[in-house]
Amino acid sequence: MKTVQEIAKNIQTAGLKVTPQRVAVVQALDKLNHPGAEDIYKEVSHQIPGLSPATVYNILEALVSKELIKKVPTETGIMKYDAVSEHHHHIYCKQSNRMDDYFDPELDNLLQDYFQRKKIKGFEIREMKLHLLGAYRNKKKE
Amino acid sequence: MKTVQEIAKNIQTAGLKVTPQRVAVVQALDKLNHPGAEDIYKEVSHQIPGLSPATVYNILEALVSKELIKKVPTETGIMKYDAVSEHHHHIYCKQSNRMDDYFDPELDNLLQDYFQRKKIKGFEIREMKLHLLGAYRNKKKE
DNA sequence: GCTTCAAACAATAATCATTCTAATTTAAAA
DNA sequence: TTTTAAATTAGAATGATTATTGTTTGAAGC
Repeated sequence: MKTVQEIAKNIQTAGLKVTPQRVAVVQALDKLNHPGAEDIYKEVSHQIPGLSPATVYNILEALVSKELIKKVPTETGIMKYDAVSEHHHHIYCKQSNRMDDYFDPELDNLLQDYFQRKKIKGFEIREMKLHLLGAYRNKKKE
Repeated sequence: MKTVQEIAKNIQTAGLKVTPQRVAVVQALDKLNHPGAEDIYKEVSHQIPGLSPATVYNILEALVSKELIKKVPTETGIMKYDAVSEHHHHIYCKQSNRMDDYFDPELDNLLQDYFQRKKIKGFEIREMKLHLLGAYRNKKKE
């Protein structure tokens, strides 16, 4: 869990002004699991009455463009946001519509090596994202 | 390129009625590269005047539910459709917004083996889709 | 601490892909 | 040919997202 100071620092370092709305949005992102803009709006509205949904979208777009967070397209067409900006993969359960981050350096090496060997003609790979679709065996708590 | 007969057969075998609209939509899917519903509507309207956009959405949904085609969420949030229903991965160029299918049984085996060894606790993998993000080196023609 | 001003925010209208509704038409089984 | 559930159509409705415009504010410089 990031502190307010850390969050403010990150925002500032990215060249953005530190506002209560932005700090609160990052806190919500940190707290919620792959929330949509709507989820974030609901969460942050409590702290910041009078918050505009448009502001949430603006903030998210700003954070994405500065690569502080990631925007993730989903099966439903609604965009979700990911507090983690470092490279990782995703686990996705279609039934529950739940998404989880999946970090795996060993897998990354495997893929790196594989595509070092096996080039794709005319295409330069910049990033490899694996989507693991399936189902949770046991209940998972939020 | 599938024949009308083949397409009709596929539609019928899936338990759907064979209509001119459906055949034309499948033909368009076959011809275009990962089109959106809008693209398909524009293409098919020529052949079938009076076609309704809603019909295109209905047909696509029906084909997806029968697993004759695939629905692919994209970075922009608009859904694209894939004539290929067999398992495969995707190459995606952010600049041109172009998407291509990527078949690689060797990679599939590699991933299968890897996750046979390395289980993810509490999650049962049903499908693994790799997204290769990057850029085309040379112009690619449609 | 005060001024300044570009950046950020709020309110609200607009957009646009997609879904829904209700009436009509049609594929195909009997 | 008749029948009927399924498919199509037109158009309204939805809902996430974006655009617009006026107001407010963070923070840099005095």
